[in-house]
Amino acid sequence: MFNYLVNVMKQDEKRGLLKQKVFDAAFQRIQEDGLNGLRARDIAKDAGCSLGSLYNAYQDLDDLILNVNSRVLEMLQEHISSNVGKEQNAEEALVNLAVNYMNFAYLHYNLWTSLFGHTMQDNAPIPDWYTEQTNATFLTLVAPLLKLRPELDEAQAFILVRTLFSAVHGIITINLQERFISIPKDMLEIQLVDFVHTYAEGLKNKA
Amino acid sequence: MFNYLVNVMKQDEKRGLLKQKVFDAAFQRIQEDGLNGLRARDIAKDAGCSLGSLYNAYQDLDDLILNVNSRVLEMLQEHISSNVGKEQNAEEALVNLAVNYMNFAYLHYNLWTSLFGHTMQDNAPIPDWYTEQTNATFLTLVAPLLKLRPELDEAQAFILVRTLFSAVHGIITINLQERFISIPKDMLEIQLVDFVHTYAEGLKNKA
DNA sequence: TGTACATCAGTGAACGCGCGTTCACTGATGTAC
DNA sequence: TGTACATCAGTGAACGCGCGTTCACTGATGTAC
Repeated sequence: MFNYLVNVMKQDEKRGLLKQKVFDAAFQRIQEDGLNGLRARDIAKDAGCSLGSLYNAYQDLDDLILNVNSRVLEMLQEHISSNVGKEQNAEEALVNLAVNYMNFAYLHYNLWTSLFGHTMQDNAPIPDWYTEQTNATFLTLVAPLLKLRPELDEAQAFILVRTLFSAVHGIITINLQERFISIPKDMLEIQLVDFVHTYAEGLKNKA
Repeated sequence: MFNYLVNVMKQDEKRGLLKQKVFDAAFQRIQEDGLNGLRARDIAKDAGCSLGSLYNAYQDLDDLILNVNSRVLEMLQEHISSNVGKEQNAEEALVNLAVNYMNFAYLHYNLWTSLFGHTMQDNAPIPDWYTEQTNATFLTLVAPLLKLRPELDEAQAFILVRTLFSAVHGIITINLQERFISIPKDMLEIQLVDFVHTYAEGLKNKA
């Protein structure tokens, strides 16, 4: 009985180890080649296991990708809130968040686009745990805006933040996509800082 | 000799007719199923010709898609400038452009995303004529901004418009993608109008 | 300790499907005389 | 007008490739006695 338990532990550990190796391989592939460059066979090769084992560790590629994206969301959340303190001036906080967001996009371009470029196959629904995590990440941004416009309730602030960060996201995406004319990073940063300041000023004047 | 010429005309006409039918079929498919739902076999079927004929009319699918997108760009340009007169107040003009843009996105969602979702296969370069057309379309937007900030030169205005419309685009895209929480169209319009006003006010104060 | 047996992670060849593109062939149309 | 011939748009079966997922099998590991 005791032996039995030890054995179970070992099996679980092994399973966990495999999951980890597969995860790491997928993460790195996405980081280097982008979501579109992700192939089950490559992951298996990098993880040093067989193609079949991949499906022991994860249900399918969607499952694996969601797990990677979940990690990326964590990284993003950590990255954007660094050097944004609670004691900070609200407008400066919003500017910093935007600039941090931009830096993350430049630093981890493929990981970042993976967040926005992944769609479930066969129109399968996105699992709740993932949606909840994205919403939670997003809520990080609401606090500074509430400070800027204290008279708003949380729902109103939520919508306003949504607008502001959709805008910031758009500015960065369009530039990085290089579909239209793109400008260098330092110029984009100036534009972005300017943009958030301008908008925040406008918000304050309306308050 | 005369007969020969007549004959050539007829052949050209036929060729033109085929091109037109293929184009229409592709356009409609993209409109209904989106770019991702586009299949060479479906286009041929809808156009009432064989699969091979499709490749008589267009070099490949990329060529065909670019032609459809080119038409969509024309539609977009026409749509966003409707009810935007030269005599108009500059701020109102920017607001109208943004709202028109939003309406186009809602009205022709699949066509609209086709503009942003298409990538050439094998990393082939986008042909110059297409890039030039997108730039030309974009230049439509610069005039109102120059009116708002007459002291800017065209290059500066260009960059500012780029920022503003990337922002507008982002706000609309994120909402339509339904990846995060989305709001209904009328609410989005309010947000958008508010957004452009707020930003334009900020710009004027800086001038 | 030893033996027969059970379990189950691990394997990779094969399945199944999708789909853009090609190419050898056909037949309608026009040409030459 | 008639006949032999040339042209070329049109055809669709077949090619070729990619790739996610499965599944019958293997072999290592653990269990029972």
